[in-house]
This record gives sequence, C-alpha cells and structure tokens, in this order.
Amino acid sequence: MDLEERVEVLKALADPYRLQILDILSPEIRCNCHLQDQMDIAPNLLSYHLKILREAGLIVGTKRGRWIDYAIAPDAAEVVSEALPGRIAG
Amino acid sequence: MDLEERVEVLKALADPYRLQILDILSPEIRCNCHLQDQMDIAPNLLSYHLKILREAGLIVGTKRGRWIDYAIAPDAAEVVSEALPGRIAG
DNA sequence: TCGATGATTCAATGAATCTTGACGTGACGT
DNA sequence: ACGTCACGTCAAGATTCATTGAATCATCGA
Repeated sequence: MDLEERVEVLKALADPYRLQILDILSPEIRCNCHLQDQMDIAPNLLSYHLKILREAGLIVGTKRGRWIDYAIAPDAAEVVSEALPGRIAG
Repeated sequence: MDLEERVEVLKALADPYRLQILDILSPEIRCNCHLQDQMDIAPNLLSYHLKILREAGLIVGTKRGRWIDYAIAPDAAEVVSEALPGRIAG
C-alpha cells in the first residue's frame, strides 16, 4: 500500500462525524435511516461522509428497497493496519 | 478518550510527511537532523509536523545538546488503538 | 563575546476540506 | 401516473490546514 492510499484511509478516519458513524456501525449493520436518527446531521452531509468512508474501503453499503444498509467492511481492520506505521499497528 | 482527542490523534496520522516521519522512527530513535537529511523538507516545516505528532502523543523528543532525539512514544500503539473504532482496532 | 548552526515560532498566503442549500434520481404507495 | 420518501449529487461559501519566508531562541566553538 503506497503512501497516498495510507493517507486516504487515515484521513477518512480523522473526522468526528465519520468516527461516530463507525462507532455506530461497529456492533452491527445499520440502515442509513438509523444513522440519521442517531446523529443530528443533514441527510446530504451524512451522504458525503458515508461516501468518503466507502471510497476509503472502510464501509460497504447494500441497497435494500428504498434504504441502504451500511456495515464496516470485512477487511477494514486489515486496511487500517496496513495504513499505520509498523511500530504503531502492533 | 473523547471524540475530540480521537480525531486529533487520527488527524496527526493522516499526512504524508508525518507518516514518513513515523516510518523512519519506527525501527529506531533518530535525531532531528537525520530526519532532515532523509526527508527533503524545509526545517521549519519539519518542526511543524513534529509538533503535531508530539501534541498528539505519538512521539517524544529528548534534547541532546543542539539536537533533539525523537522516538515513537512508548504508548503510541495504545493511544491509536483507543482512538480507533472498536471493530477496527482489532 | 561573537558568529555560526540547529531548531522553533510567527504572520500570511494558498490549498484542501467541511458545510449548506438547491436540485436530481430511483423506489414505494395510492 | 402522481406524489412522497430515502439518498445522492452539485455548486457556493465558510472553515481549517499545510506551506512559505522572515524573525527569534538556544547551543556550541573560536
């Protein structure tokens, strides 16, 4: 993983809204509407942050009718681990 | 660790120069001058990035005469682990 | 003490990022 | 088909951040 990709992943993590999203998604899969209810954020702004997390490979979204279920990407932990400097990743 | 602190730590990581500094520091302690030699960066800009890493608690610097020896903070891995969302920290 | 060197701080600019509001797309119920 | 709802996109303004150059501080040797 090159430097640019590592920065992209870590930048995606470095935002309060996005951390909150990942915290909510950590225990279980949730639909976008559930995030909306819990987060006090404009719908389009939520979309924006979800997009950044998606592009960084940290979450995945699957359409279900009118809604989208979001979940932490299966390999998210590995992606982050590779992005971190060796001594810090553990 | 509150949301604000977590963001500060992750923001400190999310920069190419700072990632490079941590990569260089990962195997061993190095003086500031060594970073200067390896990194092709203005001295004051290097200072700026070192300050951000210091304030985030990721590195520590000890003065030695005219130089400063920098090292990954002993608890850096723990700090980062706490900053990450549970599912991702591993 | 004086000058040179390593490192830092400061203010100012430029760039990237977040946020907002208006609009567009697709799915559902009537 | 029509209206509504969930979500996403787009362009703008506002904010934050990285970078530069000049100036300052501390340490060492002559």
